[in-house]
Amino acid sequence: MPELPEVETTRRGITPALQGRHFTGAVVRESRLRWPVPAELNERLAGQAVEAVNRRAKYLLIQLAEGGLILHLGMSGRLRVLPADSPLHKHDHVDLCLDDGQVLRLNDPRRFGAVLWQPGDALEHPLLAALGPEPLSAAFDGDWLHARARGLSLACKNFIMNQRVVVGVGNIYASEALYRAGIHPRRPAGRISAARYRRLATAIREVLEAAIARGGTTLRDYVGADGAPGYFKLALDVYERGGLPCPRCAAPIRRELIGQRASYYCGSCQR
DNA sequence: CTTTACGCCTGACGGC
DNA sequence: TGCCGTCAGGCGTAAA
Repeated sequence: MPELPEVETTRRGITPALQGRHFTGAVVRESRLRWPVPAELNERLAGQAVEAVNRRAKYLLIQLAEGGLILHLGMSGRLRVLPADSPLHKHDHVDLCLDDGQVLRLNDPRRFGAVLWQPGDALEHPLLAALGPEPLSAAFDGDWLHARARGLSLACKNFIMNQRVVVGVGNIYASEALYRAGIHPRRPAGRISAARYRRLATAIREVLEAAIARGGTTLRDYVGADGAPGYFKLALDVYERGGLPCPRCAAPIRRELIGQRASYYCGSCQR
């Protein structure tokens, strides 16, 4: 998916189109996403006012007068604001229809995304209840990581990708943050000092903020609400740069599978 | 409890 | 040209 910066960019992109509007309903062309799209979605949405558009972790939360929508983009989801009569493309699974003739259209080839209905407070939904702190909030810092990692032997890259530890960090930004912090992605999470975790927390925050500032990272699928790609790919130090020189020391960037996921790092800068 | 592997899907790409 | 294997930004679940 889109990791945190891409979801945040999407949130910012769709918010102006939603603010002050009502939904008139929904059109579900394919309900088999990660979980079935609720059959009653159209009835739930009809006539409801949009109260807020928030993000928690990689979930978009559209709060309505009564209840709300929880959206997830999975690996390949795109959410765009379009005129309702825009031509349909393959994998345009769901339209959320607004009262000004526009729709919020979800396109998701791999169908790992989700459209869920939550009657009450979205944050109480089982998928969201146990999530870790937001990396851009004050609740997240190196001391939290250090405390949470105590006794763990798993690779620190997998540790920071665990959404119960810290949310929003996916495969791209895990590699990038560890590179910035000079930490080897395979290093056991429980064998990193508090000082190094503080550096890592700072690196996570910086890399996410820098990516948001450039509209996210487009490798293949991702586009923002206006259809534009994200430009942080140009600023990636290691991700998908196997064999290319490390920006700091010029040693070739290595690519390895860690926990079944492609990982990139500099063997001499990261310990 | 922690850790690992596996599906869920489609599409793009490289090798033959 | 086609076929086949591999890989892709996530994450819940089962099993060890």
